[in-house]
Amino acid sequence: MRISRETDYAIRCLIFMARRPLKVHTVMEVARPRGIPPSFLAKILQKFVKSGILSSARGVRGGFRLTRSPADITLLQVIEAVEGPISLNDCMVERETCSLASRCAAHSAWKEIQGVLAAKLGEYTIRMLADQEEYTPAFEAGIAEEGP
Amino acid sequence: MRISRETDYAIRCLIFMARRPLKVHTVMEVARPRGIPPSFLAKILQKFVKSGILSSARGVRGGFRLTRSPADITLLQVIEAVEGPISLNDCMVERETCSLASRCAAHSAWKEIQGVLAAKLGEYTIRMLADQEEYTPAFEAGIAEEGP
DNA sequence: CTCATATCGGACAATATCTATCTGATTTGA
DNA sequence: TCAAATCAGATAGATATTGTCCGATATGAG
Ligand code: FES
Ligand code: FES
Repeated sequence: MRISRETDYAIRCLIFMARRPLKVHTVMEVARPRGIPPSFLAKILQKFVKSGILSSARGVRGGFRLTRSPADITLLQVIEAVEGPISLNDCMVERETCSLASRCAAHSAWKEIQGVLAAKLGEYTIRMLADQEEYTPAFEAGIAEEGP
Repeated sequence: MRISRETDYAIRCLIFMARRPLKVHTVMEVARPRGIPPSFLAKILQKFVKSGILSSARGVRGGFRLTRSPADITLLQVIEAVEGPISLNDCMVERETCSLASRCAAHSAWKEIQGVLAAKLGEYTIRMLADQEEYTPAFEAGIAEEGP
């Protein structure tokens, strides 16, 4: 009942990138200031590429860039990009894993609760979170670089 | 972002016991019809005793019994009895685990979402779930025993 | 009193998942 | 041609989950 470290990294990363939405970021540029293991972050960014949240370019001036406005990226989308479709119980995705499958009294309850959770996660955008960051000089150091 | 097998077992178990709220159930009497590994269930039941949802008695006519009405046991209470206080992110319990601790933009969002989730879990009672079970003969076989 | 029946408490083993790293391949632009 | 970067996959290490076992303890029946 807890998000993974990976998801936490993923959100931190997007909040960071959202402050320069047009810049092409390399893995290192994001990993260092946010304290994320670079090679782990690389994996996360590739999931974002596959789910369409980021685009990537290889080679010398390559890196990753947001494909849409931070205001259009919700926490739900981020979590599902990283963890796959959210499901509170195994049986939500394949019902057979519950041995009581045919008449489980809890199933519909879980479905409703999951719906409420997903709806709530869909209300929060990366933009909202990025706007909340304090802009202190020390913090700015991490993002004070040239870019488009 | 998913409940554990243990929690799933825990809920199944309470739904089963709720159908004979006054009966003293042994581990085996609950484990078999619900398909829960007996020695694993024993651990779960002990957590319930510690959290006050069940009382226990040792010895010959011993077993476990609900300490209050199924209508007064919520999913939230069950989950917290088994998994401990719910927290969607590590930092919700000890903030220091997030390296950005002092100014994490996501923190307040998680707090709100967690609040919504907890509130929703608090709406569902074991009674509500138990009432939903279908009463078919085959199913009844599992609970057709004498008792108080 | 004795004994079968249960819970209690802890240690323990087997998996599975999560976290992280490394490597070689590929693409790109200077 | 070469350095900079992503891409894809294998793999290792740490941690959490799932499940088992056993000795201790308490209890009521006979
Ligand atoms: S089958 Fe979904 S909760 Fe049991
Ligand atoms: S400190 Fe809580 S989400 Fe980062």
